[in-house]
Amino acid sequence: MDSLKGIHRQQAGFPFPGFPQVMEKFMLDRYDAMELEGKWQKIWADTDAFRAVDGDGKPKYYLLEMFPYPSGRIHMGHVRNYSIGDVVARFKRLQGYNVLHPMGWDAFGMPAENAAIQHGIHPAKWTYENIDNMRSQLKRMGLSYDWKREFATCDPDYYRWEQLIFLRMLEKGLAYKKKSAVNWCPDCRTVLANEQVEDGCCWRCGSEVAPKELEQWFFKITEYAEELLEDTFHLPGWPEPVLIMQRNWIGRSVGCEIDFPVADSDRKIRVFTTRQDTVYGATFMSLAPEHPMARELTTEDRRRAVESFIGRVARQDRLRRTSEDQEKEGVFTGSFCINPLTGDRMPVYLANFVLMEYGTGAVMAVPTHDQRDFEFARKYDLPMRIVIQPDGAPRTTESMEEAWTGPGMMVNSGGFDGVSNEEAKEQIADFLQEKGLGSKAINFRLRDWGVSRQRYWGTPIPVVYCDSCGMVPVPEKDLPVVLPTNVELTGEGGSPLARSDDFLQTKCPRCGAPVRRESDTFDTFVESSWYFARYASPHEDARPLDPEAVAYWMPVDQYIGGIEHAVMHLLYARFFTKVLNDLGMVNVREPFANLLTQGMVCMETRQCPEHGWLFPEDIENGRCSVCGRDVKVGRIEKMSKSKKNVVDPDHLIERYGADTARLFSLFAAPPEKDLEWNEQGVEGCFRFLNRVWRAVYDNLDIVQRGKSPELEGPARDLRRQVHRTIRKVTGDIDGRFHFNTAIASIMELVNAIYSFQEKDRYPGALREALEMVVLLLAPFVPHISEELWSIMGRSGTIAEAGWPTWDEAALTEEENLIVVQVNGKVRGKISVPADAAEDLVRETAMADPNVARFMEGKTLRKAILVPGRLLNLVVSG
RNA sequence: GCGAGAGUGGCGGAAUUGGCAGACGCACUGGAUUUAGGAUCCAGCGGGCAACCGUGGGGGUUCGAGUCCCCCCUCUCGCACCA
Repeated sequence: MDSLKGIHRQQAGFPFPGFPQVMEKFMLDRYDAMELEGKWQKIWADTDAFRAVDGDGKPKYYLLEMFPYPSGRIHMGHVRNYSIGDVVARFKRLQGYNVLHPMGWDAFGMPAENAAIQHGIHPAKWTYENIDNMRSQLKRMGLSYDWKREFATCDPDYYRWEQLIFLRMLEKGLAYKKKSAVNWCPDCRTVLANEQVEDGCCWRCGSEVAPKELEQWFFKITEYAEELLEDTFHLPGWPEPVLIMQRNWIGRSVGCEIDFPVADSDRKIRVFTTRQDTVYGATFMSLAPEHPMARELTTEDRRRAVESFIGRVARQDRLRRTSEDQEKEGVFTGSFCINPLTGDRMPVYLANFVLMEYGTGAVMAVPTHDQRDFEFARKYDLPMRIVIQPDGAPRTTESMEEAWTGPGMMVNSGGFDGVSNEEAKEQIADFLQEKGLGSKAINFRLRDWGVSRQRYWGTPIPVVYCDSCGMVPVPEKDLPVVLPTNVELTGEGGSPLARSDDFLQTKCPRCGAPVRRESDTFDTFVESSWYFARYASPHEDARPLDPEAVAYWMPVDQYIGGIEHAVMHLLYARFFTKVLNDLGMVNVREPFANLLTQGMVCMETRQCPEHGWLFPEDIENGRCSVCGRDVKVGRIEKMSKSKKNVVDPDHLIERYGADTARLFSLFAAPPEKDLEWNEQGVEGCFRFLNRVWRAVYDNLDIVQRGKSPELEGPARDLRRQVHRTIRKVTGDIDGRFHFNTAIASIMELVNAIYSFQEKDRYPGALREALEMVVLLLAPFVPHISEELWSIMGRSGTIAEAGWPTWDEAALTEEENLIVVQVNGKVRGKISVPADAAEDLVRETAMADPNVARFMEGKTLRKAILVPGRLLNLVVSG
């Protein structure tokens, strides 16, 4: 039987699907990934194997991967993301958790609209077809989702509840309208997203983009700024870099607001500063060109210069104005204000680098201690006054070549001279407050979240505008405000909804008069800010969320996705969770207990001198398949269609099967690092699965003979490695996510099985080893594992077997291998009984001939023993 | 410029607490089997003839450093006039 199997294998085991198989009748034991993967996927679907049931007595575990945008096809980034998630989901399930592992679609957004404009397909049709296609791709990967909870954010059943949440936010004052600038293409007469602006010009028609002020909707995320910041210090399960990025984004700074009286007037200019220690050095004032007092303070003789400056800055788009080393420019208004501490007159300038959105839009300029102010003062020949002197070389305004922004002693600062500037910060803040000249203040870099989009394919904002009642929210009973389907999409002439009379015209819910609907839709980040909670009760049809289900499942225990969402998505989701908590809809204030940010999938780029970037399949033996020229290999970069360094998951799965695709994306790198795709590495993983397959098949009859593992001699050694591997794999998966080392240790165990010499004598040990290999592999490569498990004659599924535990007793060793060092260099290795006393270890070590050679003629000074591992003999002389 | 992360064989990577550097895989080399090998199995595989030398470079702490401390270099990512 055994030898016959061997023959079959040689003739039929040629492991390249697609190559002709000569001897079909002997194919029984071949690893046919396609066939067995289809078989098990059907079994899982038929038995509803991954259904999550609320509150079934087991501890809950909510595992979520960031849901995809339905672009049409999955890419390797998805394969990686969902393979990682599926390992954890399956592992936790085997460990006995009640696992929620859902999937859905982030289905609103511009690509659907672009497809409509370019190909005349309706965004809904395009989106739902893409979803169908991607769903079947994901199913072919064997991912353990509860598909019964699937939804798309463009389903009216989803966005109606988003509209309701919006109404509640409106009531609480968390949603409001204000004027704000958008990118406007005057030729297309439409609003452009930041990514549609290329070099300050419209991506479609190339005309210059100008900012345009529109009334827009905002969410008051700034009201939660303090808590969003504070809670970053209470998220131990998040990667530190992500938390730091969020903190920087929120950008809390502590300082003062100070009023500067305008000379010969009763007006005041309020500034925000974090450097109140430098007030005595403030010699002029800089206002943002948009500052409300800018024109008011302009004297008649300065009017023309000021107007032309304001006009020039206004024409610069935001991207350009807030980028690079933009030349610092300004204009004098003709007015002066008074430094409240020195009483000096300070000229008031407008400056292009002062932003209206930050602080008060006015900056007290201290050229000696702020580099921007320094450059500005030099350019316009403005006065300077040093108020902080560092130790050592005292500076003068004449000799300064740049501002001194470091610490030092206060000078020229009245009563504060002689103290350190750090102390002066406190003292001057208190002083200003006492005198009523200013107050301590905290400022955030974070701005309110602008959610208006002048687009069609998004959630309609449920309000109407009535001539007599003003802005009126759509009543709850009239939700959802459904996107109309009969809308013309041309890409020109503003928002498509704004041109759809059918949609726009309705009656005022308050007075019945004809009114216009809001034509803006939400930023698609709004949908992804609460979808994770919706999965707890995806079919709830009376309210956004079923509080009981949410209380059971939330928070997400483990969230997994790309690092590119470190700030925006994750911050908005945290904000929404706090809002929903305040609205009584969810029970937590933070949505994600643990976060794993996975790296990108990268691949070598290749170029043909004639045909440019080449797909991997356009290359034959290092030459371009079209023209035969040598292919130039470029750097390794993130997979992207534009560089053609992509691998199609479908082809990969067709050729090797889902298990191999999953295994490679888990084995090639730890999840948080970038993964370099490499075809030969994939082959290696495929080879390994074949090796596992044969290890089971070639030993089937022995396995069936084995009962419980034998405990002596080689059996004991094999068993020790089996249980070590169980411990290693468990520890590597659980919390550590080091799937690559977990898989490596299983490979080692398989190698040990191959070199195990006494299979016939110890069938029980062999059987245990093979069974454990299969069980430990189950979260990574579920199809082949289920198949082998059933072949080995075990009753029940792997799910019923559960995750294995290791036997401490099996791990113990009678003998320890001790590394012997002399003066820190390895000179020998000895084997001693596990319970050997230090004296015995030392004697044994010094008896080792090589160790003795290095100790000859020397005096032993010290011996350091690390029990069970190492002995270092320190000698001298 | 600021903030974060990373530099280990030909390559991807391992070393969880300061204790045998290079696990595992790829590539490569040799052998076995074979009509054949792009399959499979076995063996080898950091450098050096050696003593020894080796974790980006230079110092330091320690019995012992890839790991801790200081300085420097390179790369990647994020933010970028934030007062």
